[in-house]
Amino acid sequence: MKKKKKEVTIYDIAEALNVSATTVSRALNDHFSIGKKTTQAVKKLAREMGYRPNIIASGLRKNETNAIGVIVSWINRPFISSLISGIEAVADQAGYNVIISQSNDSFEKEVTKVQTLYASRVEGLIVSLAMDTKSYDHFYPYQQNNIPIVFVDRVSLEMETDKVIINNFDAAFTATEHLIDMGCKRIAHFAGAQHRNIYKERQDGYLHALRKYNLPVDEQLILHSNLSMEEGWKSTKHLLGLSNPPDAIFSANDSAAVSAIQCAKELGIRIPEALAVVGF
Amino acid sequence: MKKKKKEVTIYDIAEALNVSATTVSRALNDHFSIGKKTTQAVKKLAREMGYRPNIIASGLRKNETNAIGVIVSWINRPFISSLISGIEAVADQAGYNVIISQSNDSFEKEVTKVQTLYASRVEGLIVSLAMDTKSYDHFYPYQQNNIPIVFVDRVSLEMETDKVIINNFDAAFTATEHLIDMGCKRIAHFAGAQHRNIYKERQDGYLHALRKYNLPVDEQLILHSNLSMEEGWKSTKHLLGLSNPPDAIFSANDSAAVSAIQCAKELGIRIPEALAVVGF
DNA sequence: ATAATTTACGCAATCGATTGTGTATCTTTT
DNA sequence: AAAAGATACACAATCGATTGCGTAAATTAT
Repeated sequence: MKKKKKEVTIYDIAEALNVSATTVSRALNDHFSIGKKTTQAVKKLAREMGYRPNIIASGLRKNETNAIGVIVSWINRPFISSLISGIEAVADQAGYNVIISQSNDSFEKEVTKVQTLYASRVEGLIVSLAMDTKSYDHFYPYQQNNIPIVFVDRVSLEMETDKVIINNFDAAFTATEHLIDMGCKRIAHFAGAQHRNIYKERQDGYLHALRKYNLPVDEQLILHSNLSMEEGWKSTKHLLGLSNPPDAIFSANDSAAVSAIQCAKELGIRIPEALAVVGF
Repeated sequence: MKKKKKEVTIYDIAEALNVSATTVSRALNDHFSIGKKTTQAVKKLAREMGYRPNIIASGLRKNETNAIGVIVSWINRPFISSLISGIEAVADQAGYNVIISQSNDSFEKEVTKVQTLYASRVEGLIVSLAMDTKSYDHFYPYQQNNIPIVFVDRVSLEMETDKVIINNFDAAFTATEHLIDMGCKRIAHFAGAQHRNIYKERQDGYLHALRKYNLPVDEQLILHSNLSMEEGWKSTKHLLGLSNPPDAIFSANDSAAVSAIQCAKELGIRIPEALAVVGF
């Protein structure tokens, strides 16, 4: 019966080599005060004995975890997974582990995850906020402890932290402008929650394009929702049922745009001839 | 100037309450031997002082990390990201953190990542092997230490571990059968590395379907590659240039299938009339 | 050859929480 | 009321590595 074979520690190595644990520790870390041959011997034996440093003990002493936390709404979204992919690559190079967690776009879950990662003592946090997050108290402990937070994409404009964002305004403006160039006159907009910066900026870009080209802004054509597939479908159906339906839709995200296309096709509307659709 | 404000420890709480650290520790963990009121007092003060348990210290003593590692080729792939999403959800519920890392489909990177996670003392490992992994020595330390490994999707048939796989054979058979039902007679196959179980099984399913319906197996139509977009494109071009081109392609993955469609379209081939394409 | 350095290591405390063992105070039993 | 059992808590060792400080031995300088 194999019991838990004790793991090799620096003490085991020290004993076998008749030196102190201090020496072993220093040798393994290439400390200058340890002789060349001693260092060699220690490393060699360590390898032979299958030693693996206990980073828990080390972490306790040095007070570090080498871990950073990432909180996103959903991992399985093209944009997000690419983001995480990039984060992992960079973090790995810097010697950090990446702990991921998802908020499922729920504020409550976000709070819990933020706390969990705090308890896990991550040394940094990367966050894309949940759709309905409006309060930021859960980040307070991080600030108190000087743990850096970086917001990505869906950021908090109120908090003073680093942020990674794209120019939503310009991009939305360009997209809308494109539709106008194509000859569209009545362009609808699937808008998201306006307290979330990216959706506000996208709507602003949309509005700015309409104004620049002297197109009337029809409130009827601006539909606010959570931009889910379902909502996109319903919104599309609603728009196409109007007496004066739009000839284009600029959606603040892709999901809603996709379902708009599906819905339109089902209704026999030709795309993009009768209805042009652009998703952010 | 704000220096690193020392964090609150159980000793601080103990001192403030005139009890021992033992009592504080036990109170926080609802140990039965601690009086009701003492427990209450400890918890209350802990909250007020902004105490957060040092899981590093705890982990050292209890020899646990509450972390599991996940190694995949690329995170930003639909299937993989959904997989990770699921893993995170389950792990979180069980109180585990998920550390992700990607091998970029490189054997060398996989080895490094496996070692890194081992050093990080993950308590379990979930792996989807790199495309060219044929040796499994890097997993040896895990086995020595009884650290469970679970292979997903791209598994090692040689190792005795838990595995999560789908029935590639049946699925491939069904897909091919479908093409046959549609009237296709010359069905090509974009095959992957045959030492990777999933690709072997998919090819076997394909072959089995051909045989069942008495279609000839034309080696010319079975193209082995890494199934990248580029390879898919090249393979398609090659096939369509044959004197006797196929009327369908069953690709062992989606990427190659997508590029096949793009390539065909560019060449003016109608899909699916002239060329039906199915991607796994 | 003796003093002044340098080299190579060891001692012991420390990081914060956990836990086996011991003990004073209380309660219950007879 | 004395013996026996609970109750509530403290002591001190432990987990494994790190590090400031101290020192014997080896080397160089005078």
